[in-house]
Amino acid sequence: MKTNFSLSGIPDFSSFDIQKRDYVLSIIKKHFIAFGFSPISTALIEKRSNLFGSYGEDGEKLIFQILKSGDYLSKTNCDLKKITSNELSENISDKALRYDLTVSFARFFSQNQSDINLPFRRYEIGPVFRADRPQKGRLRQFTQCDADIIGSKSLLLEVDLISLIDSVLTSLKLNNMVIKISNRKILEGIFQSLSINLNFSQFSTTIDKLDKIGLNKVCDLLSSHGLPVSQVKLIKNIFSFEGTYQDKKTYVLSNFNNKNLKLGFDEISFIFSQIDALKLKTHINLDFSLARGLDYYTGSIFEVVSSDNNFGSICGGGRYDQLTEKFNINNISGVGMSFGLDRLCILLDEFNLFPNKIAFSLDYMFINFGEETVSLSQYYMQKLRMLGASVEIYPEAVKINKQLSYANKRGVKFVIMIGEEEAKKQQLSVKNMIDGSQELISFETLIKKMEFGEKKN
RNA sequence: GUGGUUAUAGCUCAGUUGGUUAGAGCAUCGGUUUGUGGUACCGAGGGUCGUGGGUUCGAGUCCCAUUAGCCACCCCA
Repeated sequence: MKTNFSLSGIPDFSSFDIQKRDYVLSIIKKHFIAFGFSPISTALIEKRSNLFGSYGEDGEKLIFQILKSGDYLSKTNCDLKKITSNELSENISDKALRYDLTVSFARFFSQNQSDINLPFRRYEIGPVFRADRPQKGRLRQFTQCDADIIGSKSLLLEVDLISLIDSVLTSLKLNNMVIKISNRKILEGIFQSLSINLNFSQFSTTIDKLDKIGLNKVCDLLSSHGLPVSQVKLIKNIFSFEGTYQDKKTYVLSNFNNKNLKLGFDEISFIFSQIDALKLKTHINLDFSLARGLDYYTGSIFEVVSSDNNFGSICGGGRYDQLTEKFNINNISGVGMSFGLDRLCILLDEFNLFPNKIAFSLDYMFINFGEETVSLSQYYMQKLRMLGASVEIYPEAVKINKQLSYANKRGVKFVIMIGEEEAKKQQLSVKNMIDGSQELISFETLIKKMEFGEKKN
């Protein structure tokens, strides 16, 4: 009996869920529009080759691939026993479910370049897919809300995005959030000055573990990969450095002489000086340990986490300089961010931040008294619907207490009864389901009351 | 992909060292009430205990396998 017919991590949504999601979406969209972003919509399925090579090794493992139709295996020459799964999938798959909205946007841009006026601000909200193992706050299908600006290197855009994040979070009443900011160039600069047997991507994921396993263990990991003792000490000092931003900056720069590093700090300095003037409500934190796994980021990176919840970030983003090169367009820089709708909803639920009025309800329900009077009810129902009310009639002439009990659970505001007596008198019995009061009135009186009620709201 | 953990009614869970016919609450349906919901009371239906095998006179309980869920890691929204 205990068969699970659904796929875990691929969610269904009840009407209650949908209303909560719509609430969050309406706020996000409102701010996206206020910041000048226009909506686009891109395909859920991409060419496999568009996706591979953009996310890094770990990312690629999480791409859902779609088999070619037909018996493609027989058309390849591969020996199944000698080939890796990866090599096989290249041969029998040519499509994949999109992994994020950013790569699709880059493709969209390359195909519609002539119609696009740079710098271009677009937003897109839609599902993306990752072949991950699901757990709390982690789904295989989830909804991202992206806002990206493409075609300008100005750091004012970073500032704008941070300000956008702040206004969405503030609107949702999410306090206790931290926007973490860093710059790939800083971590890259530090990396370039070290002598260690790791590539940059491995180095940054090691550093990224800092808040989970602690500084000492990170340093142990680094020295196990050949980092000399003197440099381990330096790393330790940088990441445990307490002090103002200026102090941090001069400390790091005095220890490393590196072009990239300076550039990264210049960018961060500019962004922070501009943000100061905006007086944002959300806490903003410069965090060198923020690495982010996606390979395509080249400059600023940011991430939003809840300070008292640890199921991962609810928003992430950064600047990418080479993303459109895959689609034959060079020298286009973009910067963007993405909210995770599903995770936002979990947070709002946990902090009880959804407005109370979210509840599925109905304005009027007609009691069904059988063939004699049901057509009269139908007639009035139609009229009420034309006036904009949500109305239904109970489809079967069952006992009245069953019908009322249904109306009660359904959240009906008023129940209307037209039986023999009402039909004779040409009036309706209207029962208020909240206070239980009931009155016998004409349809005209009902409409007047209805208009009055709407004005009051 | 790696590790841990759980699986009993539609849902949430009891079920003793292995021992009669596997229980409760909620939900559903019926009744008290065939023109009056929420509350109350009474009653009913619903389970081959995830699946397959084993140990035993006897398995929901012990062992093995398998599947699925959950959690953590990796990584991410």
